[in-house]
Amino acid sequence: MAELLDRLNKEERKYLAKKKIVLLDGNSLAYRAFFALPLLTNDQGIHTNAVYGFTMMLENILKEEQPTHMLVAWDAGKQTFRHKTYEDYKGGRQKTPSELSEQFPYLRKLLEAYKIPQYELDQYEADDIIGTLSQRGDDEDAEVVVISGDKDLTQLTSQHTTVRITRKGITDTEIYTPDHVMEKYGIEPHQIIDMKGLMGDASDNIPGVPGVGEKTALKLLKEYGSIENVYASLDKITAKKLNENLTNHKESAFMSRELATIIIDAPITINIEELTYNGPNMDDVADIYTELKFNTLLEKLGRSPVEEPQEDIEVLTMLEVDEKFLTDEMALHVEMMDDNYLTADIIGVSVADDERTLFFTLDRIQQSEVFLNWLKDDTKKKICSDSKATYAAFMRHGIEVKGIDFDLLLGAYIVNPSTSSPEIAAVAKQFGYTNVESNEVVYGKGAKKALPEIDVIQDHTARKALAVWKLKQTVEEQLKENEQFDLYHELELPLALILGEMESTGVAADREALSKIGTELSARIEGLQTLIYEIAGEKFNINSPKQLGVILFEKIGLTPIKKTKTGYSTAADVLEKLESEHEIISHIILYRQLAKLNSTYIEGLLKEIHEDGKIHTRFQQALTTTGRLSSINPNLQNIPVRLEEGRKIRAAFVPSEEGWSLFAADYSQIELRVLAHMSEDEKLMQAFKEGADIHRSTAADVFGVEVDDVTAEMRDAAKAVNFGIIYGISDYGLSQNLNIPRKEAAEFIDKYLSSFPGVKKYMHEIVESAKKQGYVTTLMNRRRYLPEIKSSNFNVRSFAERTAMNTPIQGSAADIIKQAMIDMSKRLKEEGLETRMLLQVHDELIFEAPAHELEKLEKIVPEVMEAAIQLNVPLKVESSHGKSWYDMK
DNA sequence: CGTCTCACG
DNA sequence: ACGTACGTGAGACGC
Repeated sequence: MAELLDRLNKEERKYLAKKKIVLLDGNSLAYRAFFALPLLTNDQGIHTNAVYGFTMMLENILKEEQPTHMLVAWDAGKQTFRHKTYEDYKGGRQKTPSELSEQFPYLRKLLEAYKIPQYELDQYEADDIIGTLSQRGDDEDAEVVVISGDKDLTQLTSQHTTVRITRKGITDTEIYTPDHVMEKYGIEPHQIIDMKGLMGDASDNIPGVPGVGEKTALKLLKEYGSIENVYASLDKITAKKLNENLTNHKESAFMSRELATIIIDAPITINIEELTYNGPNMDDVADIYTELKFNTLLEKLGRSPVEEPQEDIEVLTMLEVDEKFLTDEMALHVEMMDDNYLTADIIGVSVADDERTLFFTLDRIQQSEVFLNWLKDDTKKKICSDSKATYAAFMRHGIEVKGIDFDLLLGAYIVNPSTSSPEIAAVAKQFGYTNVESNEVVYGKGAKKALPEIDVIQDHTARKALAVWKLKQTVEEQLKENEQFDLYHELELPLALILGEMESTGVAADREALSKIGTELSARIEGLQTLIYEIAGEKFNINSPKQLGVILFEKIGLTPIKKTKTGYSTAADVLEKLESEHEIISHIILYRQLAKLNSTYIEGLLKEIHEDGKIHTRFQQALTTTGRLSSINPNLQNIPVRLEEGRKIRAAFVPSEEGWSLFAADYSQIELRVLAHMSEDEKLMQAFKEGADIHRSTAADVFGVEVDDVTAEMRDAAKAVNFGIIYGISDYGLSQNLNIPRKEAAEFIDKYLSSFPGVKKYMHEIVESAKKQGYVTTLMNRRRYLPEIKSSNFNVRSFAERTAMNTPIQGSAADIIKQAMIDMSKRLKEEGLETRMLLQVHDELIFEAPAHELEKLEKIVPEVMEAAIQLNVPLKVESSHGKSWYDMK
C-alpha cells in the first residue's frame, strides 16, 4: 500500500486520503486581527494591520492544518433572516471603523492570490455557511476545522469537527472538541445554544433571560439539560428572583436560542469539491505583499523587498583638489561604517551639487589647503545630513567646519519626529527619493558587516551626498509650509553644533573613584547573595526574574501580586508590598539596587572612559517624539541621584582641569510652569507668580485647607496629581502611583480639575484640537502627529489622548532649554569665559568652570536660562557648584 | 532578539 | 467593559 501511495502524485493522493476541510470566519478573524495590532499603514497611507494579522493567521493555519479543502466565509450584509425574528439583532453595535472597512478589498485580493475560495450568501451570516459546510463535511466523514474569534461556533464541535477560537494575540487559538467543551463548560456542544438562549449575548444584542449569566445558565443546563426541560421543571427552581425572571422571559429565552442557533442547512450553492485547496499563486501573493509593504513576509517567500531602481551616478575621485569644483553651496557627507562618529574611522568624504559629485579620502582632504579652507569658510554653505556628526568627526581630526546651513536629518525630524530614522536612505525615502542605498545593503549586518570594495564605498558615499543635495529644497519648503522653519533653522541647527562641541569636550571621570565604589559594592553584593541563598535554602540566579519568581512564589509560597506576560512579576513595587511577609524580600530589594549600580554604572561607565580620561556621550537630537534629547554610549542623563547609595557615583564625575569646578543650573518645575502658561489657569499662574511651593499650594486647593495646614501626606498626594496632570492623567495610573484605590484616585483628579478649571479646559481642548488637526504643537511649533487619537480601540485611543496632553508640555520644556543652551553658548563667548557646557539633563545644564568664573556664572546662567522665553509666569533657575557632580551645593 | 527590570527627567 | 500613567537607555536573562 505504501508503495502504491508513493507512486501516486500528490493530486491523486488527495482523493484517497481523508479530506481535511478548514473553514474560516472571515469577518470575525479580520476584526480580531484589526484590534490585536496597532494601526499600520503602507506608503500610500492605506491601513494594513488587519490584512497583516489575517495573513499571519492564514500562514499559521496552513502550516498547522495542512488542509486539502478550504473556504473563507463572509457575512453578506446588514440584513439577515435573523432580523425577521428579532429586529434588534446585533443592534447598538459600533459600526465598522473605516480603518478596517477599507481593508476588506485587500483581504479578498489576498485570498484570491492564495487561491482560497470565498463565499457569502444573502440573508445569512458567515456562521451559517460554516455550519452548513461543516455538516456536509461531517456527513462524508471528512475532518473539519472551523476557525473564528466567535465562541458561538463551538456549538459545531463534533467527532469530526474541531473549532479553533482565537485567543490573545494573533496566532494563538484555543482548540474546542466535544471533550474540551465538556471539560470547560460541563455541557455537550449542542447545549451551547441553550446556554446562549438563557444568558443572551451582549455583543449580538441577544437578550436571553435577565439576571442569568454564564454561571447560572450552565448550572441550569447541567441539571435539566435543555431550555424545554428547565421550563418543564420550573416549580423545582426555588431561587425566587431567578424563577420570576425565567417565568417572565420565557419567550425571550426561546427566541434567543433560535437567534444563537447556527443554520446547518443553508441554501448554499457551493459544494465541497469546489473547496479543494492546491496552494497559493506565489507571484500574486508576492505582488500583494509588495503593494502592502509586507517586507518581512516577502523575505520569507525568498523574495527581497523590491529594490527601487537605482539610477547610475557619476562619481569623480579627486586626486588633486580643484578649487573651482568647490562652490558656494554644496552637499557635504562624511562616511563612517560605525554610527558612533566620536570613535569611528572616516571611510571617505563626498561633496555634491547639480554639476558634479566628488569623492575624497580623508588623507587627501588633510593634505589639501584648498579643501580645508573651503571647509572653514563660513560663506561657503554646507548642506549636510546629521551636521553634528559631520562637525564632530572632522573636529576629531583637527579639521574645522563652518557654514553648515542645512541638516536633512534635523529637517526630517522637525517635519515629523515619529518617523525619522538616522539613515539617509530611510529619510530620503520618506521624501520620495530612492536613489541611495541603505547601509545594511552595502555593509551587511551583524557578524557579516564588512567594508566592501573601494568603488562601492565611493558610490555609496557619493549617493548620500547627492541625496542630501537633492532633498534640501523639498524639506525646506515643507518646513516653511508648516511654519517650522525657524524652529529648525534657528533652534535645532545651531544647537547641533553646540551639542557636537559638548560631546567632543566630554566629561572627566575619576577611574579610581569608580573602581573603589565598585569594590565596596561587590563585597556587599556577595554578602547579600550568601545571605539570600541561606534563607532560600538553595543557590539560584537572583538576577533572573524567572528563577526568583519560582523561589518566592513557589518555594516560599508568597502570594503573587502582579503577573507579566511570561510569569510572575518581581518588580520593585511588588517586592515592596511583600516586604513584611518574608525576611528575604528586603535583602533582595537591596541586592537588586546594588547589582544595578555595579553593572550599569560602575562596570558600564568604566568601559566608556576614553584615553583622554573622559566620557564622551552622544546626544541624539532627532530621536524622541517630544523634542527632548537622549543620551547614549553611555547615557549620562540617568546617573543615579534619588538614593544616597547611587548618588555617590556622581563623585566620579569631576572637572577636567586642576582648580576648576562643576557648575549646574536647573529649571524649577518647568513643566508645571509651561502648563500654567499654556492653560492660562488663573490659580496656577498666581501660585507661580507668588513664588509658592507649588505642590503645597496645589494640596491646599485640592484639599480645601489653608496652605499652613497642609500635611506632608497631602503634599505628596498633590505632587503625584501634578505629575499625573503632566502625563495625561488617568485614575488608574494615579492609583498605581499612590497605591490607593482607583475610586479615591478619581476623586483626587476631580477635585484637582475643579480647583483648576483653566487646566481642565486646556486638557479638553488639546485633545479636541489633536482630533481635528491630527497633531499637537509646542510653544515653538514643534509638531507631533497623533493619528491614533481617532482609533476605535479604547487603549490605542486613550494612549493618544494622554500623549496629546503630555507632548505640548514636555516638548515646550524641551524647546525652552534648547533655546537656553544656544543663548548660553553665545553669552559665554561674549563674556570671554573659559567655562564649558558639558551636559544637558532635560531641565538642567552642567558646566565646568575655572574657580574665578564661578561668581559670574551664578549670576549669568540663571539670568540667561530664565530669559530663554517670555511666559506669562516667571521661570526659575537654581544653581550650584562643587568639586564633583556629587558635591554640588 | 524580546522581555523584564530599573536608572533618570 | 476596556486596563495605562509621559519621555528615554542599558544590562541581564533566556529563547
